[in-house]
Amino acid sequence: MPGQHTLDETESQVATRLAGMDLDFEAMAVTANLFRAANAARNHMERTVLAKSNLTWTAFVVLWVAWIWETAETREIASEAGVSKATLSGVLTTLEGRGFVERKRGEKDGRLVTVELTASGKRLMKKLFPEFNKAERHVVRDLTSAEQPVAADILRRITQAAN
Amino acid sequence: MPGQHTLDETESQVATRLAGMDLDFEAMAVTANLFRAANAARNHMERTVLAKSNLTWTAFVVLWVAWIWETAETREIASEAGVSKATLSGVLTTLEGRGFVERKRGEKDGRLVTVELTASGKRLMKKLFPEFNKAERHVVRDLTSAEQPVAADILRRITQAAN
DNA sequence: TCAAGATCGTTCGGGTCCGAACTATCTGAG
DNA sequence: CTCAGATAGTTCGGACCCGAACGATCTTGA
Repeated sequence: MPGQHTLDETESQVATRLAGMDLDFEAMAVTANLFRAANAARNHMERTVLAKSNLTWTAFVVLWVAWIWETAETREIASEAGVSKATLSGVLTTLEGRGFVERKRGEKDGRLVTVELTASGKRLMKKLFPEFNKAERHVVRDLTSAEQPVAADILRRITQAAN
Repeated sequence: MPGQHTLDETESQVATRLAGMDLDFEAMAVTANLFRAANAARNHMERTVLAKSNLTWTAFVVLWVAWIWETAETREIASEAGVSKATLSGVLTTLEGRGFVERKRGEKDGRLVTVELTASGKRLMKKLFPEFNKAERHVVRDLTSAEQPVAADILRRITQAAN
């Protein structure tokens, strides 16, 4: 495979190229691998689980949040899904068009919009989520059962530090 | 802050809502926090470092790869940056328009295109990368120096398992 | 030698993605 | 009671994002 670098080659090239600069290479390695891992995992999920239902990653996450919370307000979903409210607005329009969710204007507070899965949306998640979880299990399969809680904890602390 | 859930509330709601289903909750916690952490870190970098140079995340990563490898082929950059070649093509057009990179058609192999930073692109990276690294240090500041290599290693193994 | 196949980067269509500006609604200090 | 400010969701413009289709180029096996 010409033109492909292994992870080791890349990290060694980084070390050489940036030698002498006053940098925190440990921190660099953590974040670089954080983005690589998230990206690889996301691509894996999209290909193996989401593609067959013609769902994008974000659309699935939005469905997931609404599913977990039974009914959720727009700003909650945006925050949990990690997208802006502008993005969510478009995604919800797509999902509403496909009949997976319903928007309802808040009765008490006329500014709010709550989102609820339709019967079709619930059926989809009930079928899809176990498959998604299998893929989750797949990407962490090389971590021992002792390492997994450690990993989750470390990632939680990174999340907090970045906010 | 009405309508905001803490991380704990979310994880507990997940446990309640999905109780009884045959799922791997440990794996779920790892991947959920993986995406949360990557997202939070990325948003933090974009706001604190990239926004002032009017650079998107992907544009910065592309510049970074080309910078590290001095000169790189398109497919390498796409692979390292974690985007499709279709996406990269557009990003390169943007970066070329702003004068940060140059495309050169391969001389030996006429199908290839190599990418090189212009003087302006190199200046930008030389200024920006140390600031970026400070932000990297910031997001891992709650990890001990013993934990950081552990985190990098765990993330590397997740990356490998997802490929 | 020379076509069949592989490989490369671009283009295209449709779906995110975001900040800023906007409309609608609610709140509260006076 | 009122209207200035806060807050919610949508719209808009421009950039990213991908799979599929495409044209150009290289490779290779009969």
